[in-house]
Amino acid sequence: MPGSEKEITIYDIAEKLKVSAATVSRALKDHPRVNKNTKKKIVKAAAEMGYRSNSFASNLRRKNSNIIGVIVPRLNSSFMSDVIAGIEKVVNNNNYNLIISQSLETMKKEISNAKAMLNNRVDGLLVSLAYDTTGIEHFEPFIKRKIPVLFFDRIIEHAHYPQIYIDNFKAAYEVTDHLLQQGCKRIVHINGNQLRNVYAERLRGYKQALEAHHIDFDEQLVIINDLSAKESAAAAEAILQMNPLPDGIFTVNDVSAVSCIQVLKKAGIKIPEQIAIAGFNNDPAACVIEPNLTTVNYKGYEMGEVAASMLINHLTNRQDLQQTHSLILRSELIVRESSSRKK
Amino acid sequence: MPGSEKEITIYDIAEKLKVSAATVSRALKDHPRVNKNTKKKIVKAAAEMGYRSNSFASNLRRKNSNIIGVIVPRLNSSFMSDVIAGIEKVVNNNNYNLIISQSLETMKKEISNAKAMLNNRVDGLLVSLAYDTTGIEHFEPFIKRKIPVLFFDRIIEHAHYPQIYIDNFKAAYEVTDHLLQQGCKRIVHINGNQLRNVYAERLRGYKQALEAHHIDFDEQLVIINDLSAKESAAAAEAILQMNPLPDGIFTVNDVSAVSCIQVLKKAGIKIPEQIAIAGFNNDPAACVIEPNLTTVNYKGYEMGEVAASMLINHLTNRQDLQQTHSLILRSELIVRESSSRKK
DNA sequence: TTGTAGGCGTTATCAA
DNA sequence: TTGATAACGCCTACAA
Repeated sequence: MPGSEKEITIYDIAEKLKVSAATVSRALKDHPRVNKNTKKKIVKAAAEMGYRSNSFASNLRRKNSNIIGVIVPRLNSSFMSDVIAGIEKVVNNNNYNLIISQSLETMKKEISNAKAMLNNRVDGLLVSLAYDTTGIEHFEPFIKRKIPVLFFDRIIEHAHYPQIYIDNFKAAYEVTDHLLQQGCKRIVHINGNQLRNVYAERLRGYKQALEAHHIDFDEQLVIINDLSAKESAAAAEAILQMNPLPDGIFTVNDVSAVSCIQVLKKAGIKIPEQIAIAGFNNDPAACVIEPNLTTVNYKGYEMGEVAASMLINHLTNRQDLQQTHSLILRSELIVRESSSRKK
Repeated sequence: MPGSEKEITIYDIAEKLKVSAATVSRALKDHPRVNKNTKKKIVKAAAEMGYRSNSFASNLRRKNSNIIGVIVPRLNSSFMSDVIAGIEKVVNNNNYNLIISQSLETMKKEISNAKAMLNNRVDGLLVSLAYDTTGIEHFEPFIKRKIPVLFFDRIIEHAHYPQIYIDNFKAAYEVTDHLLQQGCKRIVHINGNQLRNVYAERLRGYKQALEAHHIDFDEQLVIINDLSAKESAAAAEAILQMNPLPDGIFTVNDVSAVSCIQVLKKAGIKIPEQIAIAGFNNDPAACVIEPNLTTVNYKGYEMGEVAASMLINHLTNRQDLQQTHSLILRSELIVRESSSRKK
C-alpha cells in the first residue's frame, strides 16, 4: 500500500528512477529545463509511490510559507463570516493557505494571536481590530520583517499599513440625513466604542448631518454600548423612558436595530410613524424584521475578496508596502419601511 | 533595531552568550535540564535580539505542524460560523493553529482542499461534507498516514472516521410529531440532498412520525431543493398552488422556513392557523420573523468546541484513531408561534 | 538537460 | 548541565 509506512521523499523517487533528486525536484515543480519524458516518468512515479511534498523543508529552504494570516474580532457575525468567505476564495484560488484566529474583541488576545502568526511565518496578515485595541505596536515586528499587514474595516490610520474600509462618515451622514428628511427632529444615536474608526466616523457623520439641518447636537441622545442585542434592548428600554420620546433612532449595526424594534413594538410604539429606525450592515435579519429595516449595505464578501487580492498582489509582485494606497469601498443606503413615513 | 535586518537564529544567540545552540534550543523550550540562570540569560537575549523560532525548521525536525485543518461547505452561514468560532477557541487555547477552507458545496473543491491540507501537513482534520460528495477516498491518504480525520455534522458512516453530529432522525421526528399534535394532517416536507446524512435522516424522522400517527406518507408532499431562500420561495409558491392546501410545513433549515413564511404571509395565508411551520437550526432570524419560528436548536459553537477537543485529545494522547467513538450531541425542539395553534 | 553539494534552523542523540 | 554532531527534506548555484 503506497505511503502507508513511511513518507516518500524525492530521494526515494530519484533512486527508483535512477535520476538525481535535483531532477525530481525540478520535475515536480514544472521547472522548464527538464526533459519532457523524464518529467512524465517522475510525476507518474510520485503519484504511484504516494509522494507528498514536504512543505516544511520547502518553506525552510525558500523562506516563505504561502500562508496568509487573518485576525478578526469574531468569526461568528454575519458580516465577518462573509468577509472570511471572500478572503478564503481568493486565497485558495491563488494557492495560498489561510490561518485564522479571533481576538474575541480583546487587545490581549489580539496580541497573542499576532505573536502566533509571526511564529507561523505567515507571508502576510489581514487584520480587523478588536473593540478595545489602543495601539498597534504588536504589528511592528511584521513591518520590520517586511511582512505586509493590511487592515480592513476596523482600521487604524498609519503609513505602514494599507487599509480597506468604507466611508463610514458618509454612510452615517446619509442615514441621518435620510431620517431628518423623513421629518425626524430628535434622533437617538446608538453607537459603539469610539476607539474604532467605524464607530467614531459614524458618530461624526451623524453630527455633521444634524448640523447641516441646523439641529443642535444633543449629547443626551447618544447611547454608547457594545451593540449587542442585549445592551441594545436595554437602550430601547431607556429610550421608552425618555420624555419626550425621540422620533428617530439611528443605531450603527443591525443586530442592535432589530433588538430595538422588537422592544419598541412590544411597547406599542408604531414604527416608523412614531419612531423611525435605521441600522447598519444589511444583515439578513434586516429583511426579516417587520417593518423591514432601513440600513447601510456594505458587502463583506467583496471586502474580503478585495483585501485578500490586494495582499496577494503585494506578495507576488513584491511591491513595496508603502506604495499601496488605502482603498475605500462603496456602501449604499437602503431605505426600507422602518424609516419610510408616508408623505 | 532588533530583527530588522536578518532573522536571528539560535546560533546567533548561542554565539553572543558563548553557549551552544543546543543549550539555547533547550532553554527556549523550557527543557528541564538546563541551568536556571543560563535559561534566564538566554530568554532575555532572545527577546532583546528579536528572535522568533523558525517553525519550518522545527516542524521539519519534529515531523508535525501543530496545525489543524478544517474543511466546511461554506463559511458564511450562521450555523457554520458558530462552529468555526468554537473550533478556533479550542484550537487556539491548545496552541494549535487553524487552516480553514471551504468546499463551496462541491466535491471537486473538497478534494482539492483535502490535497492542500495534506501538503500542508496538518496534524488533524475536521470535515463537514459538501452537498454532492459521493465518496470519501480523498481522505484515505490521511488515514494511511495516521492523521486523524473527524467528521462533524455532515458526516459519513465509516469505521476510520470518528463523527460528531446530532440525532437528526430524532429531531425531525419530534418536529413532525409536534406538528401533528397541533392538528396538522398534510405536512409538506422541504428537504435537501439525500446524499447527506443530515437531510436523509430528517426525512426518515418525518416519515416515521407520520407512520406513528397512522398517516400515509405522500411523496407529493416532499420537495427536495438546495434549501436556499430563493428555491424555498419557489417551493412556497408551489405550495400555494396545491389543492387542497397543506396545513403544515416542515422544512429542514431556517433560511428556507423564513423564506416560506414571507411568501405565504404575502399571499394572505395565516400562520400557524392555516399552515403551521417549523424549521431547523435556530438561526438568529428565527426569533425575528413573525410569527417566531418553531425550530430545532442545535448549537454550532458547542459542536465546534467538542470536535476540536476530541481531535486534540487524539493528538496529544496519541490514542489510536479507532478507539474514539462517535459522539451524538443534544438538540432540542423549540416551539414558537409559527406552529402553536390555540387549543 | 542533468548531477553534485551545501545549507536552510531546529532538535535528538550521544557523549562529556 | 552542556556541547558536538547528525539528521529532517528540499532547493539552487554551480558544474558537467
